[in-house]
Amino acid sequence: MRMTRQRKVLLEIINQAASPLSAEEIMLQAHQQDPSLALSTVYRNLEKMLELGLCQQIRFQDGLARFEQAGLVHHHHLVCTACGRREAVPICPLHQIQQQLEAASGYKITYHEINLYGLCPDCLKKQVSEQTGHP
Amino acid sequence: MRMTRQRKVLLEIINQAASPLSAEEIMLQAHQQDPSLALSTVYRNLEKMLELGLCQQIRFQDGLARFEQAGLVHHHHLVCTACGRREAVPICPLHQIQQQLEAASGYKITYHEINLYGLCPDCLKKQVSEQTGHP
DNA sequence: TTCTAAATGCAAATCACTTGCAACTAGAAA
DNA sequence: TTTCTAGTTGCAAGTGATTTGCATTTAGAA
Repeated sequence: MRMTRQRKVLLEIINQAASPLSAEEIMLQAHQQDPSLALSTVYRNLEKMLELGLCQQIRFQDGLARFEQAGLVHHHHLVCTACGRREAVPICPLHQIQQQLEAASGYKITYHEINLYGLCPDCLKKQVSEQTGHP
Repeated sequence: MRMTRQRKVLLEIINQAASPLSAEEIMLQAHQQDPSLALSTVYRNLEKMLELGLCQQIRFQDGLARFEQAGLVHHHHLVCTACGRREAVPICPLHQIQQQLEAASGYKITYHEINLYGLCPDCLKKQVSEQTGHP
């Protein structure tokens, strides 16, 4: 893979990100360093990085493709349904039962994803104060 | 909800389906009974049915919205990455640790999804026979 | 430095999904 | 039963995300 100016920017953004980013979010961040970087370049590079195992794709309920750095510790995602905040959950309850699932289904399972949805601590607080009237 | 001819057809398809169907798959099946049923009608009704809790939406890696009957036992999905076959998995390892996750994250978790990907028994067999040359 | 395959930016295309609108219809009211 | 009307439909056009074609640029091997 030729290390172009654009690729350096994109790789850095993905590797620094605290949570999965959409192609557009990545482009917006990239524009701070290189305003001419095209959205199609973002998509083409994300595709290549997926092939090379440099990043991973995730989809939450909204159906948007989001991308995060590969090579992180195995984890899953927690999404706040009120503010959209997304964070990693390092706990995985599947490893222990994967063999059991394979035996029961006859599948050879190669990977899995778990997405959890709910209210983050902040939105939870807001919701409570709205109900009681005590901020 | 007015029980139109189209709605009867759509509800029947979703309630009979063995696995989650995309809007287009639903329309194709519906056309066997009513070839004039429009795709926009499918989408509009799926949306209404989601609101009323008559069906559920799921997204796998391809990002397509798929729909299945609501009111089924809590379950997750297993997708064959070779042939696309999708099936329900009635096992859920999350219930036991949901409280633990809530305590660790501070979130109030309302919903979750687990998707497992791998090779189904048939595709597993095919893959083996391709490698050995013995069908 | 030269050369070329790979990569880029731009514009147009595609795909899943949504929306505007005029015509139709379920089902409540007369 | 007929009338009426808000809810629903089909069609066509519109979105928004993602992909593709193409002429131009460029990384990095020779």
